[in-house]
Amino acid sequence: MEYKLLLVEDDASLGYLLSEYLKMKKFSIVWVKNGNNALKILEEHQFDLCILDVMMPDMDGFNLAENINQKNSSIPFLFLTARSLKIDVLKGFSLGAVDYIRKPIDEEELVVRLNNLLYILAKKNTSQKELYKIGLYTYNPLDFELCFENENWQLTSRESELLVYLLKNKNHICKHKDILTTIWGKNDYFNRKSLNVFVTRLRKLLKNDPTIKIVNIHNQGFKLINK
Amino acid sequence: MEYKLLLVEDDASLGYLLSEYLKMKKFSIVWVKNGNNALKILEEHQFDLCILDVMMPDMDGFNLAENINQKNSSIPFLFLTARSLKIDVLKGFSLGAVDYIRKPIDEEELVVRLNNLLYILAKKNTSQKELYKIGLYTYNPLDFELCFENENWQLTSRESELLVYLLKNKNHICKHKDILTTIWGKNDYFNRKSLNVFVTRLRKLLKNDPTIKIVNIHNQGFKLINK
DNA sequence: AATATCATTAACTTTTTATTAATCTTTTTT
DNA sequence: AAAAAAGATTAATAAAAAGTTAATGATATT
Repeated sequence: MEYKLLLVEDDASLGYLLSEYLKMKKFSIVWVKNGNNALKILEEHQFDLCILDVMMPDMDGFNLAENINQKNSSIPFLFLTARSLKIDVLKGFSLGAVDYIRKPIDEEELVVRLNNLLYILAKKNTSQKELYKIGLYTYNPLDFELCFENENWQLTSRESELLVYLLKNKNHICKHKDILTTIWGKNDYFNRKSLNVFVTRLRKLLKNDPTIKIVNIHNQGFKLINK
Repeated sequence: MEYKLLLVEDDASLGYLLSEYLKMKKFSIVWVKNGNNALKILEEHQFDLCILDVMMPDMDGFNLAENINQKNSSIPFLFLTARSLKIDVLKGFSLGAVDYIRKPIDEEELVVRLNNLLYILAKKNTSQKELYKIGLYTYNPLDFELCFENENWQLTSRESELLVYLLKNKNHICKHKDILTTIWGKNDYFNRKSLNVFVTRLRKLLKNDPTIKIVNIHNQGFKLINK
């Protein structure tokens, strides 16, 4: 998914550099050069985050933030500015900024911080669910729940660990040694026997979809196949 | 509401200063001096955020973060460290940190940043004041009243807390640890026994509708099922 | 002070589950 | 092709976890 950003920056060269760099990093970005244009475009378009410069002629960044708040818009914004005094930082946050980033900042670090903030902000709204799909089955590793059409099995923790390991390496070989050391903690004769028992169980659970197979590669390990 | 923080900082004087200052600022704070103690206390108590130093003997902050992630815990953490190199910042975020704060930092700014992050992270825990519906039952969390057709039971506060917790996570696993740390405040042997007693009671209360089940997931927790 | 309420602790039973064992099948090596 | 090794399957076992009912002790109410 592509995040949509609004960059408000009066400085032409910095604005250009930043917007080009962020485009390169797969953000969708609109760059405007003053507060009024920002307010106008916020009326018309939806953004995930606004990046506000503080020092701008006419309407400065703090002022713009106040205007955004008054419009009762829920768009998150942050300040990206050379104004690095503590009093400015405090003012920025008190206006409801989600971050206050001091210039100059390494572009790579900026991208990481932006992605992090956007991730945090998104998580707040949608309770993320991690689901694996395998053939006609789905597996929910948080609830240990394996589903096939209307049926529903509650797996145990070991079953779950092994299934997740195989799913993560779908269509690739999982060596005995690697499975045993990561899940069982120890690669020995008895744990290997145990692994066999669990493989049998998973095969039984997955047998409703004949396109799914857990195959053994002699002396190497197992492979969960579903192409 | 008071936020609960876990501070992991090996430096005695800095740890003391920070924890005292944050207490003064109305945070509830637990300070531990190494990663192992942090992991131990995270098993038993619930926190809103962890503040991790990076440079610590034995287990460093990055290492600790990896351990937290492996425990599949959803506790947010940030790094507060003198390690200010870009590579460290990127590593910090890649481990899932919600922020990376460089020392030294003005305490006032730190508090503002903490409050901001906690605000962003706070799930809209819209404390439901309406009725919960579960199968043929309704539950009114304000006056602790559980209804089934004409019948009516008055729950106790613990019963209510547990039922509400399960209802909020209907059809999803509620881990022992999470139930105990949020409702009982501590995850230990005796409280776990207590939890069992209350689960039995709720099952008895809900038995009139056979489509409702509180199932145990061995070694994981409980799940209130009603699909 | 006596009573009532309720969470916790205790004592005991039942269930769950990873492992080990036993037995059979397949694959590889000689 | 026979022997050996590896894997598959089903069943048995033992330890840990969960369930249940009752007793206890703390707190609030009358």
